[in-house]
Order: sequence, then C-alpha cells, then structure tokens
Amino acid sequence: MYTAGRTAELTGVPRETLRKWEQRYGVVQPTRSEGNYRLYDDEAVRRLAAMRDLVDSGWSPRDAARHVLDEPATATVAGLEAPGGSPHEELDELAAAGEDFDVVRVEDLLDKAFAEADLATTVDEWLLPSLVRLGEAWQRGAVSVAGEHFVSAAVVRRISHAFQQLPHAPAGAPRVMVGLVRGSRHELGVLAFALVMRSRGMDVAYLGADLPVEAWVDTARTLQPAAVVLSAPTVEDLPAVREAAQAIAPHAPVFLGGAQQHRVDGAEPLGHRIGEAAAELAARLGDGG
Amino acid sequence: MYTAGRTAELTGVPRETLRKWEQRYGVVQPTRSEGNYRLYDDEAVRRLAAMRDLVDSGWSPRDAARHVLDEPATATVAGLEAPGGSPHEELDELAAAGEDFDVVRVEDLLDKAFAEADLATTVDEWLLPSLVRLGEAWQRGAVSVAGEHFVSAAVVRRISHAFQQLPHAPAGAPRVMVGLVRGSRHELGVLAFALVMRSRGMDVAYLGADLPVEAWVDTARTLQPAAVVLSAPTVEDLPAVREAAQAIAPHAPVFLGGAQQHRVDGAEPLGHRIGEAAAELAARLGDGG
DNA sequence: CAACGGTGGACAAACTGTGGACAAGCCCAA
DNA sequence: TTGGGCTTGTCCACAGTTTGTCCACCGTTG
Repeated sequence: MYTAGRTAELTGVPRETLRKWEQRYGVVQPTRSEGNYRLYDDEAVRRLAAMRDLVDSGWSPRDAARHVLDEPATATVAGLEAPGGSPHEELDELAAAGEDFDVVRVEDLLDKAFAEADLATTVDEWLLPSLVRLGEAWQRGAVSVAGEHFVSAAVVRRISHAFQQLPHAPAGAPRVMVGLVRGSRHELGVLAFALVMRSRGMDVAYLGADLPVEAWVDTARTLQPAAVVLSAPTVEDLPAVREAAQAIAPHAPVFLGGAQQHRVDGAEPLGHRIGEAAAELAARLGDGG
Repeated sequence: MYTAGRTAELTGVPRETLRKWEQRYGVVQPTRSEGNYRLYDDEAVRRLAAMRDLVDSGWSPRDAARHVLDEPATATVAGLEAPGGSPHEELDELAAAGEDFDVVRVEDLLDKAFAEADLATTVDEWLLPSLVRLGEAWQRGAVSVAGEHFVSAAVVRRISHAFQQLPHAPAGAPRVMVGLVRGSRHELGVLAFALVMRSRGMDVAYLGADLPVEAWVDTARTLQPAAVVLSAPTVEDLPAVREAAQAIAPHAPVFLGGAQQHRVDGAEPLGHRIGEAAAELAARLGDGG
C-alpha cells in the first residue's frame, strides 16, 4: 500500500491530479488509513500509470479513464507481457541445463553463443530472449528457483568474462558511466549494455548496482562522461531514477533502459533491444555527437 | 541479544526512533532484562534493518512496518560491516585507481595479481586485504561510494573471468554447492571461494545470492553434493543462515564463511582465509573424506 | 559515581485531506 | 470570429495526521 505522495512519485501524476481523477472519474478507490489518508494498492498504481500513459499520448482524461476502467485488472509481471498465447512446451536449452545444474552444458551454450560475430545481435536475439523464457519457465514452475539462480549466475559470469576479455578503450575514447541507482539490483541488463559499449570501443566505467544519487552526481561532475546510462526496470525504481536523472542532467546527458524507461523526464529512452541500443549510442558518441 | 544502544548501532536507527517504531507499529517486541532493559535478538535486528532500508528508499514508516511484518521473507539491502580499526594512512593502489575511475589501471592491477602462481595465496594475501583497505578508506572518506563500487564491480568481473577460464571439473569430481541465503548479497567472498574450489578441480555449482532456504534444501536433496558452502557476512544474515544450515544438514555437510561464521551451530566454520579454506576443503573432499 | 536505559510527554517539520478558486484549452453555436 | 460553457490541471488556505527528535525525571549496571 502506498501513500498519496509515494503514489504520485510512482505514477508521475501530481497528488492533486490523483485526487481529481479519483473524484471525477473514479479510476481508483483507495482505501483509507485510520487518519483518513488514502492508501493505494499495486492495482491502483497500475491503473493510474496506464491512464497517465493514455493521457500523455493524447487521449482525453475522460476517455482514458473509461478505457482503464473497462480493462480487466491485470496482474503485473515485472513489466513483461505474456507471450502471444503459445505455451512453450519444450524447455529452452538453457533452462533445461539449469534445471540439471549442468555446469558444463550451461557454460558450453554460453560459449557457443558468445562466439558469434556480432555481440549486439547475440545479446538481443539469443541471450535476453532465453532469459525471458527462463523467467517464464520459472513462473509456471517448470524450473526451480535454484535452477534459475544457477543460470543467472552463469550468465552474469559469462558477460563479465566477455567484458574482461575485450581490449581497453583507446585513449580519448568517449567515456560512458553505466550502473543502477540506489535500491535497484537488476544488473544483467546494464551489464550486457556495458559489454556491448566496450566492444564498440567506448571507455566504459561500470559502477554496479545500488549506487546513491549523490555518488552519481559527484562522479559525473568529476569524470565528465559523454553519457550516463541508467536503468528503470520496475515501477519501484522510478522515484530514485527520476531523482538521479534530474540531478545528473546538468553534468552529462542521461540515457535510460529498462521496462519503465519512458516514464522518466529528462532522460532519453534507449529502447528495449539492449545490444542494438548500445551499438547505436556508441556510434553516436564516437561520431562526436 | 543486544541492548538498545548496540541495536541502534547495528541498525543505524537512533534509540528513540527504535522505541517509537516498537510502540507505534510493533515491528519488534524485544524481551526485557531483569532491570527492564530491552533485549533485541537477531531477528529483531534483521527486521529493523529491513525497515530502515525501506524508509530510506522512500516508504512511509507505517507501510514499511506493515511490509516487514507481513513478509519476514523480505530481502534486506546494504549490510553493516564492523571496521577493523587500523587506519592505514597511504591509500592502497587499488583504492587510488578506483578513486580516479581508471579502468585500465584497476584491471592491470587485477591482471597482475591473478597472474600469480597460487590463486589461493593471491586471494588471501592481496585481493581480500586490498578490499578491506578499500572499505576502510571508504569509511574514513578517503574514497567515494562510487569509487568503491567501481573497484568492487571490477573485482567481481575479474573473479568471474578467472572462474570462467578454468577448465571444467573432470567427471566424478566432488560436487560443491556455493552461494548465499535469502537476504544476503555480499557475493564477493563466496565467489572467490567458488573460484579457488574450481581451480582445485571441484565441480562447483554456484547458486548466487539471495536464495531461499527451501531452494537450498530441494537442490541439496537433488544434487547430493559433497559439501554446501554458505556465508554469514553480517549479523542481519544470521537468522536466515541458521535456518538454512539446520535444514540442509540432513542432506549434506554444511560449511560456513563470513564474519559471523562462528555464531551458527551445525555448520563447520571455514575460517577467514578464503583461498586457504577453499584449498583445504577441496583437498579434504578430493581425498574422499 | 558515570554511563546507560525506560517512560511519557512535548514539539516541529513534513505530509495529507477538503473544498473551492482559477486559468488555460477545447467545443460549439451565433 | 466571438463568446459562453465545459473540461482539466494546478494552486491555495486551513485543519488534522504522522513521525523523528528532544527533554526531564528516575531506575539499572558495573
């Protein structure tokens, strides 16, 4: 349950507007605390965010509200849409190897994939889809928590390995800061992004997960990077990401990945194809603008 | 059991606030000493730390309390380390390179270190002491949060890289499960441990951080490993580690690393020299005992 | 005795609710 | 084009709520 202020942060809709939307259209009916404070649940946040998206894209608030109310309540699943209805019967190779805890097979699969010529394509076409299918398999109980952890750990190791093997950026290469804000821990995406960036000759400073805003600002001021790349994987990350983006903006251009990337002002969204986005950004910076 | 002042230290929450959180939300119900002093146990400390993390990241205290009470499973965020106490005046090479965000220098230092003949010695004599000094430098403000993150990320990458480069274990090699329990996130130590174990020919299944107890038990039952290695880095981790150790024990021998390793019954402490401990355990398992 | 802890109350600062005001934008008839 | 009416986001004043910190007074510990 979230208070009014927090809900405003999460959805990007001002408190007052939130109240008006409730009074005028009844998009949400928050319960009340003892002290008569509004308490919004996850479903309310989802609806408000959906309505905000519609309004932003030109719908009239009244229509947007009607549309949101007509939609059945959806259980949000980490920002990922359910696949087009085809229940994958056979397990992904990677997931199967993970469920057997077969170190050799998992690492062989990853080795083979990373031997491909184009890193960006490998990441977008094979690695990330495989991980999405792994997540789906885990959700429907086809893969255990431990199996999922086992594969994820192997993937992170493999990306780190690839990152390490790449030659260092030449002197004078554009510098890019990559990492996650405080509270955020989904390293896989940013790590893959950092990998592709380095493969394109960028000077990547990878700062890891859970870094406070002040640290981002101080470092950006010191390093004067050509770009700062963050990720907004979940709604919960939004307040911290917004705060960071705003604070960093005066010192360096901010780019954003992750499912919630379009919900942050002042940061340029990079899209959802990590490898492609990294390659593009690298080309742009390498060309001097 | 901890007194009010000690608990305030451990959790970073002032004594008075601790009391208010107890009175207002009932997050904890410390037992009392003869003289009516509050006595907090490990679980209380864990909850308070979890609540503090939520509040720090923007939750209202009331919501945070409800969350902590609803879901004792909630993962905690940053841990608290006890400082060593010896103030090294000159900065460590690694720390200095980290403060300048000098990718090349940090990776060169790590490369050189890992080129040493004996991996276990490198880990114990250079890597971990360097990281301890880095932590000290950070605590006395000589290194920024970002600098510390930067170096840590590079170290994790380098260990992953080394792990990846090692040949796979031969068929029939003793299998060892390595990882962290639910709520625990200090991967560095267990990762280094896994690295040395693999270098000694063990079949290491690295399961990563934040794995729930049930997953450990199920997996141990399936894999029948020769050993399960966990870590208890902070006080906050103790309850979960104790639970896991007790649950896994019937299926496989449990070994323990980390600062709090001696405070868990039913798990054999491995000592604080990670590389040495891993080499020893490997020798022991390899000899069939 | 000094340091520490418990209790209850006080308090300021931040947050929230309510109802209404209001300006800007839009639609539509004149 | 003009003007009235409607919609919609924002702002405001006033009152109530929540929350971290401070304090005085007294008991406990070593």
